[in-house]
Amino acid sequence: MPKVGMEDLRRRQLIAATITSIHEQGFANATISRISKTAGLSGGIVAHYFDDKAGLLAATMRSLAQSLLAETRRRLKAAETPEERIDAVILANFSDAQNDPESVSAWLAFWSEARSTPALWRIQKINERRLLSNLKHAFKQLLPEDEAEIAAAGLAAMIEGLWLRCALSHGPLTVDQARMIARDYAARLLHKD
Amino acid sequence: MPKVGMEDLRRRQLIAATITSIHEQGFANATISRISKTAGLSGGIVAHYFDDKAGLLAATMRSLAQSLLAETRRRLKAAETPEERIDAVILANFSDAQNDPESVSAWLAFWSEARSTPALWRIQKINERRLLSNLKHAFKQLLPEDEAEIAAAGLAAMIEGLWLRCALSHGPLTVDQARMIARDYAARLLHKD
DNA sequence: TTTTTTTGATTGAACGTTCAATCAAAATAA
DNA sequence: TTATTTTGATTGAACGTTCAATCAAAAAAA
Repeated sequence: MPKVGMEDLRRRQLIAATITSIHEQGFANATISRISKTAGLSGGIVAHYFDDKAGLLAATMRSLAQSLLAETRRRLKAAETPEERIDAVILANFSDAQNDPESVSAWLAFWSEARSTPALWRIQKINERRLLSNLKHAFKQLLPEDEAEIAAAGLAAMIEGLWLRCALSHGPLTVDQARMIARDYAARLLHKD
Repeated sequence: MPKVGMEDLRRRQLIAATITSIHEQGFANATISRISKTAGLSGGIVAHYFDDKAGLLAATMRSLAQSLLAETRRRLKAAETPEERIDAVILANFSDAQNDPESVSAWLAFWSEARSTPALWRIQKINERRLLSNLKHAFKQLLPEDEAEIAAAGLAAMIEGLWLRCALSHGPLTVDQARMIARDYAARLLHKD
């Protein structure tokens, strides 16, 4: 038999190389040949582990989503009050792991690509729903139903907008500032009017 | 002598067809042949009016930015107080012209593409700076300097985040709601703490 | 006519996919 | 243990497709 445990390793390598390639050369230039060269492997290996390029891209997006989900779960587990749950969602979205420049570039590319690729669209929808549902649930314990809906939508948009700015700003906006702005908005949402 | 006024007409047709193609088939599938067919013209025409595909894409992004700029200027002109100026920026960004699904799809694609295409990156940076500077200027007349900086960055992120949600949500979030959320956030930013 | 616009065919490069061949490690048997 | 068999891992090249760019020639206007 061949070396055991190769599959997990190779899949991880290729997914990492995909993210790096998208970040460094753009989505359009992230070809199989460049991705596999970045991973130090041959082009043919992609078909072996992911069937085709579409499979590799979907796996990469799923991996990004999975990482965000894991971070969110970890922080939600430690939260006890609704306020803490809201803060946990914010901090998960702006944790260092989710906000390295490579991941943010890849997220942006997938957001764009998902609009015309059903397989990616599904991943995007699941992710979006999860973020919104986490926030809604917490806000509903602190605000009237209709206000809570709006607060959740607003904070979700704020989080993604700050991600976008981090991806598109090259400097001006740091993750620290983004985190602070999101927390400040959440606090304002909970103030009495 | 040539037909008069052809250049403007053709450029507009091709730019419109580019936006439509990106929306309907995705950025990767927006090929010269498909774009020109959508415009009812032949493929060779692109080289005649835009040199090459990159020129057409840059012109399309510039056209989108120009439209947003014009809308913003129009509304800022009518604003008299700083509060009205902030509201004018919000309403300009969520006017019907800026928020038809085709334009939002195209914006998203260009945001992603700009990261690895210097010509598009420049357009993006100019746009970003203009939004931020409009907001900063108004907030500085209403808040202390450091708070104003943060308020402007926050509202700018909120606006782009809401755009993103409109592009990625297919339904749940309407432009009306987005406008309301942005205005509500601006109001909260101006409340005394 | 002269000039510009417009077409549609052509070209060469780059892409994703496929696959036969090779290789290394594990399993098996003695 | 040692020798043999089995299996999946991996490569690199060939294939057909698609694309952007180019260009010669046709069409249209002045």
